[in-house]
Amino acid sequence: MPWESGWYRGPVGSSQTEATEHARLEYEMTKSKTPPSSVRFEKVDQKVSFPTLETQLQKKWSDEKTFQQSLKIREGRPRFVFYEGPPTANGKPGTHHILARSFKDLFGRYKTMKGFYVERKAGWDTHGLPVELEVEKQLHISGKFDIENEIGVERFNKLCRESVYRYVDEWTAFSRRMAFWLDYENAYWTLTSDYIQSVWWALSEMWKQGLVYKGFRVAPYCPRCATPLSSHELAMGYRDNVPDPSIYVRFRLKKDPKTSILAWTTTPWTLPGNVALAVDNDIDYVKVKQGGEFLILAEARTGVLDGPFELVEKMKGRQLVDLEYEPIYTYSVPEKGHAQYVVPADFVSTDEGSGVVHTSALYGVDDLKLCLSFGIPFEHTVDLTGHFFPYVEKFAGMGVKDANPLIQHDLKERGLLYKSETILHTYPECWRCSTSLIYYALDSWYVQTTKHKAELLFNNMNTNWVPAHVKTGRMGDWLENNVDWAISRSRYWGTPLPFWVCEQCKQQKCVSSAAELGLKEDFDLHRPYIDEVTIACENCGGVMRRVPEVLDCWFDSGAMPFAQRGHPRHDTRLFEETFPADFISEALDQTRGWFYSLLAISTLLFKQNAYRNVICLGLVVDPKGQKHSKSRGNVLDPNYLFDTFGSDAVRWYFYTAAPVGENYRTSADALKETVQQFLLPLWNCYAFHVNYAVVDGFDPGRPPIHLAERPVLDRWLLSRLAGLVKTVDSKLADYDVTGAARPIAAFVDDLSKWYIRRSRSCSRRSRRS
RNA sequence: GGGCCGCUAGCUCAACUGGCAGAGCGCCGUGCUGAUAACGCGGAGGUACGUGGUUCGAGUCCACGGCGGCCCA
Repeated sequence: MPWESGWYRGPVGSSQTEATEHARLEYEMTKSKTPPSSVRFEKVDQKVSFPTLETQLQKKWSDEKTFQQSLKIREGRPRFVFYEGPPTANGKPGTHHILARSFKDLFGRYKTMKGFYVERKAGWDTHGLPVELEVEKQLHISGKFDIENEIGVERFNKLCRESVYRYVDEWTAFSRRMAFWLDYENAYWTLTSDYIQSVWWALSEMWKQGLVYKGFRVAPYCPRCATPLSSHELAMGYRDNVPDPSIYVRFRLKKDPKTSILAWTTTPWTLPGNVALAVDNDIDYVKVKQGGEFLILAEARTGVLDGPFELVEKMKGRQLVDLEYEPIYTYSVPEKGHAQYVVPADFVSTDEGSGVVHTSALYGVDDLKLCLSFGIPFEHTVDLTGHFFPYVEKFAGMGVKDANPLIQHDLKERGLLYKSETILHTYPECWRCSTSLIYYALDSWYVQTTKHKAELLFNNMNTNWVPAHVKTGRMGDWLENNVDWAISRSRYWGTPLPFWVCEQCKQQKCVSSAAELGLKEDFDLHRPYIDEVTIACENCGGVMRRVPEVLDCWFDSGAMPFAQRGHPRHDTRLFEETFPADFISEALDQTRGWFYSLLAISTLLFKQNAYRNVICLGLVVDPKGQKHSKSRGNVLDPNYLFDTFGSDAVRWYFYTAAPVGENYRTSADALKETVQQFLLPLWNCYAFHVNYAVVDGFDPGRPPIHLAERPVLDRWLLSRLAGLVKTVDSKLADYDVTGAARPIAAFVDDLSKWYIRRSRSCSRRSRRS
């Protein structure tokens, strides 16, 4: 039978086919079903503590290996493939982590009940900056210098590894307490050699396709720590009212030295790196006469001019494009290539400055993008410690901030400085050392995802998003604006980039396994050990050394469909059986994270998305709609909720409280209501039932009483139940959790307030008679 | 600055394709106590964020604006 041998690959969104498949399965299951052994009911106390009940039940699950058994008896059945998005093994789990894990668990159990074999492999994201920062904090150190010189990379990475193991233990306990059935014994860890080599393989496949290249990436950079900052770190250190120079500089036209374009900057130190001036095509510009000179600037910005002026000419920005000007410095342009002329850009505004933006390719995100798009050549004028290179003769060796006044002085002497002021603005500083950050282009390795943008969009369109608007909205929009993936990080604790470069001939090579390097299987592939491994250049026989960077850990987690199997070195069959996933679920902040990295890697390597159905959840927020944060003091401790209300209450709350995709305004009161309105009535229905089941010696294995012989109240309830089962099943098949859960709550209400209430008197009567 | 989502009773949320604005909690009154952290009955509580438009008819569709959240720049 086809559904026994293969693994199920239904067309996406075709619930009809899936339903047929379900029907077949149910039939199969029924055939093998043995009559239930006689169940003995035991009286339960109406006074119940759900937390206590849960921990007892969880012990039973653990003793009887219930989860493992549920898998074992379905071995060989069609798979329903679930991928666990690995939580970063760093920091304690919070209430918001219960949300996605509740949804993941729900579908694992549902599909298992439908007869599928639902393997649920746990996973841990173990690399990355958060882990490093945690260790830095532990050691009371900060930044590259400390790591490399005080602690040493070897010891530092060892501590990162230990930190990760500690947190994983905590996460496992948490997940078990919330009753998330997951295979913790066979979890995948992104730090193992098998995993790393799978990731290397993925990179080498992209390398073969010519998609990996080295370029520049402009990032906020601390010249003292010699390290770029992530956006997360950036947010930690903005300071208000930072004074900075605000200067207007004359750029004299080549064809007419009496006429200057007036450009504005707040970073004079970037002027030696000037390669272009940017204007907006559609903004109005004017040429004005002032004294003996002519100046060009935006019409809306003539207010910045000192003293009276005479309007000479009006023009659009596009008329200025291509005008060449006399370089104010000549250090930044290589001999070949065309630079130092006016280009159009879409980021120019007339809110401040002169409406003309001085552009230095390597010290601004927009600048670099602009120069690359026009093919303008450039060269660094500032080194990694924030000092000018020797060939920037006038300012050689000077720190950039110290050079600011000297550059202004130099321009003034040469008659190029039109005006100089000081402004106060909000400016980022290093959260470690309070040094003012600079924007600086660093070497960075990229994967050219833009080459496959159309396929990314196509594969996304063929994915079932819940809620549906995410597909074309948040995710589709993000993909439309796709830029190449900057995959390298100048850090320590991560998958080392498997790129080796020849010292002599600069030949590059991407390695795809440890064996290729002549390393044994037990070799630790992390830094610093891997940094020592050199290979002979096939081109010139020289020595090839690894590039120093590690990999963006989003790449790690995005590689999990095959890396969790050690593909292609191990278990290629298992990988093929479990790709792509039928279902994944995370919160909506993963659009740029895991949802994207899975899609991008799978599209590049396998021409399809790694998941067919995805539930994209909202965030857990406080009753005011504010995100939980330590500083606000509105964090809900998950253990408090578990101990007070139980994990069922929390999970049920998430299934019913808000439509999928919306935020959850969560509070202890809301959970109390869940217990009172749903769990307690349900429990008491059960207690009521057991009460009489014991007295009557009720045996569910006994043939049921025929429907026609039942009282009308029974028939009503059974009808309600049949309708409920149908609704819940079809809603869950559509991944509509709220639509499935709310009718259950309504049913329990009917069961308790109508059926049992009306039946009480009957039960009592029948006992008496 | 851009994208997406949301805004309905004090709170949390409903209302199939446009067709008489609802539930639970809370509040007030009242009844019951072999119904549980109860339950029954009655009640108060609404400028549907604002403005304009489409329509016989708009909470629902369109435009502009406001507020909140997330993401990007």
